[in-house]
Amino acid sequence: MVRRMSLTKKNRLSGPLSQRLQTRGLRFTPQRQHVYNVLVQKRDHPTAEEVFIRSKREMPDISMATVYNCLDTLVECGLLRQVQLERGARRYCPNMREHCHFYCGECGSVFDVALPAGSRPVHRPKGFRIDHYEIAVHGICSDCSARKKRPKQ
Amino acid sequence: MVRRMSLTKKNRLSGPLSQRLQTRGLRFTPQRQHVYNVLVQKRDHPTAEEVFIRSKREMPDISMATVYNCLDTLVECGLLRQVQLERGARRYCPNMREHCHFYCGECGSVFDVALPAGSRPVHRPKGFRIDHYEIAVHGICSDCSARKKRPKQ
DNA sequence: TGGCTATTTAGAATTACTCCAAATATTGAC
DNA sequence: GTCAATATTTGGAGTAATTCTAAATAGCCA
Repeated sequence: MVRRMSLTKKNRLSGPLSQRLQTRGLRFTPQRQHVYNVLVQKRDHPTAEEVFIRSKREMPDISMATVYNCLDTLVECGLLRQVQLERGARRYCPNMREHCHFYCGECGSVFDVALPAGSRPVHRPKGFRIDHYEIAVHGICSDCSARKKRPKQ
Repeated sequence: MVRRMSLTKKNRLSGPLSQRLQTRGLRFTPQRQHVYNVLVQKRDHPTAEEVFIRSKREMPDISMATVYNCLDTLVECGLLRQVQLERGARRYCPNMREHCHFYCGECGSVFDVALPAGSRPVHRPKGFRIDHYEIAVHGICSDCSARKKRPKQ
């Protein structure tokens, strides 16, 4: 009990999550920490379903509803971004730097792509307030591209 | 019967739709023509649901399934673009020139925004094939912006 | 005009959440 | 440390937006 308490305290004080939660009046929970760990360990673009599957490996009793709740909270805390590249499941991205996404229409994988620094991609119409951009590049990734060109030779 | 035939023929030969269909081995149908008309008459960004409602005004027996089918076909023919600005219903855009979309998070309306001519927004990673870009700008439109600032004074 | 086959149609099925209310856990005060 | 207040988790029901299916209908070429 004492050991458990001190571990919890340690978690609360370390890492970006606990501080983000605290400033928003949200509580630290092992589920939130674990879902966040899952996202930063493998920095790809999983759907909620995929996050659920990965989370269950170390925390088998976590529920799908909790995964959705945690992901929402992490987005609210500015630790994750949602990305919607096609209709279908929403994806989550732990890279919070400015960047855009390449979506492979062949295998469905997603890659982060850097934006040319300081570029302002569009003209802002008068009176409009811009919150954020979302740039998606659709195409075929190098692996699929090579595979399609020539299976042999 | 002869009259009907000649009207059909006339439709088949005029407009961009019939030719696009023909080159793809697809058939001309009044439903496809009508759904296309609905999209070009009011050049906004309706959902399938909205297209269904508008289509029914002149063609009350058209079904939702047919609206989905027609929209898919029109996209395939290069006469419409699908746009996915948030999770939820897909939208359809009859503007086939290069442009991007401004999405108002307040009222949900969508505006076409011109891209600076000749701009290449992102660097293409080696071996990747680019099919098309999708640039969405999220923010608040001028009407909502003005309304929020000061209801009075 | 006929026949082959694409298209339309209503309704069932599916996907990806979103909502709900009861059980449980966290946190600040003592 | 213990308690009370309330945030969070959980399983399951509910919902929105398609997507699928199979029978009826309609284009189109010979």
